[in-house]
Amino acid sequence: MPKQAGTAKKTVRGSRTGRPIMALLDLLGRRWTLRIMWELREGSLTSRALRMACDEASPTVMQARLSELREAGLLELAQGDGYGLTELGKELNQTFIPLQRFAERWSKQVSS
Amino acid sequence: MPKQAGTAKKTVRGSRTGRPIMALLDLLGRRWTLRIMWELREGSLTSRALRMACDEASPTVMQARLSELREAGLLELAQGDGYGLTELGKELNQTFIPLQRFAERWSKQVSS
DNA sequence: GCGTCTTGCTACATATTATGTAGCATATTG
DNA sequence: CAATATGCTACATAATATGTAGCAAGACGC
Repeated sequence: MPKQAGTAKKTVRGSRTGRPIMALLDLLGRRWTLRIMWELREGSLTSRALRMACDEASPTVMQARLSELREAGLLELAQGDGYGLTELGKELNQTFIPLQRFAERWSKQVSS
Repeated sequence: MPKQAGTAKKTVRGSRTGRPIMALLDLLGRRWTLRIMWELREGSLTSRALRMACDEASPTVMQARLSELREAGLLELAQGDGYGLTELGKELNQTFIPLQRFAERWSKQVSS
């Protein structure tokens, strides 16, 4: 029972339904996006410092992600201060705080 | 030679530091991974039902993600029941619950 | 037995996306 | 004037995803 198979895909990737959660999951599911948000959790970084923090991700994709996140209102570029989270971005990052603790438990259970 | 998707991967991408959070962020940052976890929040789905739920993602990458998530101990395949979250997977999904509410606020602020 | 479902999963050619290296224009410092 | 750092881009190569097709194994009714 396929629903809407073959319909247009001109909306945000991964969000044919238009439900915001789908658009958000898709945005966060692109390479380096979650990592970027994470690395900015304690303060702003210049684009190059951010690249270094993200295992030397290529500048091409890094700029793409930064533009996307800026357009999404989660990041902003302050002159002389580099990239930092907006209030909305900080709010989103709050939801990821439990992730670190989970990651610790997860790595122990998986490696066994 | 492209790396075989879905096969064992001893060094997790994006985690040179070995910090679990980096491995987790990288795993969740692959295409369709977050979406898969999300779509299974209310119960198990067969691989094909899951593909339909995920905007008809290609079976190739879907199987790759399912294998990765199984290897990560977040998903399991139950005979006759399809794919479902493990206890660990359910635990992880708990941390994403606030995301839906955030997504609603986010979409309103961004569209303006 | 047969045929028709559905399941998880794979092959393969094509399209999309990321990498790595180099470089640009602008600004700031000495 | 260098010398340095910023944000950002070009471009060829490598890695990933897509879309279509199909496989083998079960379960169902006949």
